Parts: sequence; structure tokens; C-alpha cells
Amino acid sequence: MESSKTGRRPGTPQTKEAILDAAVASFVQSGYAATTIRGVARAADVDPALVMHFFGSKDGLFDAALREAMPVRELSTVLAGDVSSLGARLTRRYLEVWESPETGPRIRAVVGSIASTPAAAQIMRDFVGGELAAPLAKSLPCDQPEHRAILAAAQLIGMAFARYLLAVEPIASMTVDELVIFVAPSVQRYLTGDLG
Amino acid sequence: MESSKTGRRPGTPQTKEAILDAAVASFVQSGYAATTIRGVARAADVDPALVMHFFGSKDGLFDAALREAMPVRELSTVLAGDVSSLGARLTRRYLEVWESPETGPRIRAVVGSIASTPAAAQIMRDFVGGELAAPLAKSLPCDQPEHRAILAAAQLIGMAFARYLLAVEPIASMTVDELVIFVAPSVQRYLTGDLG
DNA sequence: AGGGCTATTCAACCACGTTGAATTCATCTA
DNA sequence: TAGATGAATTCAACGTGGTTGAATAGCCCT
Repeated sequence: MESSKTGRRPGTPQTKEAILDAAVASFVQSGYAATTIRGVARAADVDPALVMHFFGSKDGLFDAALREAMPVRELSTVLAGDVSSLGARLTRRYLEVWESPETGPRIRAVVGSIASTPAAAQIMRDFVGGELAAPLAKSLPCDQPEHRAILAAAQLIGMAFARYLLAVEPIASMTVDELVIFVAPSVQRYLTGDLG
Repeated sequence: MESSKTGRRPGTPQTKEAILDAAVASFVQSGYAATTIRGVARAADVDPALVMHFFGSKDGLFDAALREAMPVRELSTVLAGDVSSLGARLTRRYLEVWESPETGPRIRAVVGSIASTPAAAQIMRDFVGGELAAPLAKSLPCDQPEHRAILAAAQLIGMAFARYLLAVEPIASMTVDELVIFVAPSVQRYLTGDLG
């Protein structure tokens, strides 16, 4: 007769891996919101309830699929060497991780899945580009004012992101005065200093 | 008799404002994902379809509710004055906007609504705090290594966010070499320079 | 051979975003 | 003043998605 429909499927249970692969692909290509458990299950040729059984929730699936996606071990190798040029090596390696065709898409999936609605991203884009960087550039009496403005904006964005969204220590517990003392010189350098 | 259920409601049509108020409150308090059109409609004592009629979609409601939430005009006043201390004034004002009880929550709603799933934020938190800043701090032969590491990380985060997520110009079109030249000195200052 | 454990499926629930038609009020016009 | 126009508002429904609970089938241990 026909093989039965329900019940345990014979053979080695590689199903979990298949689900994870499908999930990674969908999260990377379509983002969090557009990824559906039903779609992942269909891609893995499996019932949606099985995805729930393995990973508990859509959020758990995302976590399981992309927690290992952050390739940081690569950054450790950069720490060796003379400290005087560490800034350059670290910045370059960090950028490489984002640019690499292998690690870049996964990182963007994690950070960008963060962007649930297009409106939020657009609002921030308008804010950073139009309201923050543009008037700042106009007020700068230096060369490359647009470059300087956006670099300063990026510095401020990172500070706020780490402090208010991620809330990582010790930056989340610093006082405003401390932050100004620490960060202002970098912003100042972008605005009027030597860019190299 | 009773007043009829359907049809136009009598009196001044302040309903749109009521919906917007309810939407702002919900987005700020609960974020984008946890905010439902049905819930906003219930809070405004209105049919969900009316929200759709006015704002087209949940995304449109978010846009209408929080597009005006970015108080940038305040930043313009800071541009006047001597340029030599602009970095300090700008950094301070930027922080004040995030800290203020009036503007802070709305800004966090926009940027944080961006965080659709808790897993993404947690993954990033673990990455920035545990994998990036912590080993970096251990390798620093300077004072306040944790402070230095997290400040450098914040700088890198902001750069990546502006470049890869927001994709604002001109930082999105810079080459990696350009970015290293521009950003590395700031990272270096955080790591080994004088923090003030 | 039988008793659990796990993988797997099925069917269903419920909430959500969204749609289309229907109804009522206000206002403008003939 | 009566009728038409258009906007505000509701109702009922559809489709989809996350999630659940029970049921079944294969595997392992004794």
C-alpha cells in the first residue's frame, strides 16, 4: 500500500537541519517580517507544527537560525600586533565582515531584520540624511563638508544605538557629561579636523 | 430612539486626532509589532476599518504617527557659535534629545520599532558586549579599557548602521579604504588616545 | 513482545491586516 | 427647500499567519 501520511518519517532525522537551512535562507533574503513559518515549513517539505515543535516560536527559529551568524572569531586575530595601528586594522576587519559575500548577508539579516517596517527605516533615513547631515554640512567651513557631516552623524548614531537600544554596559550607565567628554572630540575631528 | 450604530458620527470629526494619539501611545509603549490596528481602534473607540480608511495601512499609521516625532529643529540652534567647540555642543544637544522625557520616548519608538523581534536585539547585544567589546577591552594596555572598548564599538556600529542599513550618502558609496582613513583615527583615539 | 520517547502530521483556533459594501451625516447647489 | 455629493463611519467577511492539542508512526530499550 501507500506509505502512511502522519507519524514519524523514516530515515535519519536531518529534518531539523533542513528547517534551519530554509530559515536562514528566508530570513536573509526576505527579512524577519516577510518570513513565515508556513513558508519555511513548505521549503523544508515539512508541517508548520514541526517547526514550532523544534523551535518553539518564530522568534526562537530566528534565534536558532542566526545566532551563529555573527563571525566574530575573525576579529580576534586582529588584536595581535602593535597597538598603535590597531584602530586601522580593527576598522578594516570590521568592514570586511560586512562586505564579505559570505558573512555580510547574514549580518545584515540580523541587523536588518531589526527593521520591521519600511516606514521606520525611511523616517530614520530622512532624519539622518536630510535633517541632521545636510544642514550640518552647510554650516561647515571646511573641505568635504558632506563627508564630514555624515561621519559625525554616524558617530552619534552609533553612540545612541549602543546606549539606548542595545543598552550595553558601560555606555548605558555613563552620564551625559562623561559621554560628551569622550565622544565630542571624535565628532569635532570629523567636523573640522584632519581627515587624513 | 437609540442613536444609530453605523454611518457618520455627529459632532466635530476629531476622530483622526484621537486615532493618532492612541497610535503614538501604543507604538511608544509597545513597539511596532505589539501594536495592532484593532487595538488602536479600540483605544480610540472606533472601528478598525476607519483606521485603514484614514491611514491606508499599519505602516502608514506608523508613519503618520511618528514622522513628526523627530525633533531636529532643536539641533539647528546649536550650529551657531564658534566652530572650535561645535563637537561638544552638538554631541550634548543630540544626547539631550534622547534623554528628554518629551522627545526621548518617541525617538526610541522610531528607532526601536525597528527592533521587531527581541531575538535580534539580544543577538546584537551579545555580539557587541560579549564578543566585540569584552575581548577588545582585555587586549588594551590602557586605563579604562571597558570604556574605551565600548566607545570604539559604538563608533563602528554607527558607521555600519549608516552605511549598510540606512544607506545614506555619501557614506554608502565610500570605498572601504576611504572609510578606514576617515574612521580609524577615531577608533584609535578611543583605544589608546587621551579620553579627556 | 511490549512500553515509552520522539518525530511527524492533521485539524483547528484565534488574532490580525485588509477589503468592499452599506449607511449616515454635513454641506453645497439648484 | 429639496436633492445630490462626498466624507465619515460601521459591519461583515476573507485570507493568512502564529500557535496549539491531539493523534499516529517509527525507533529504542528491556
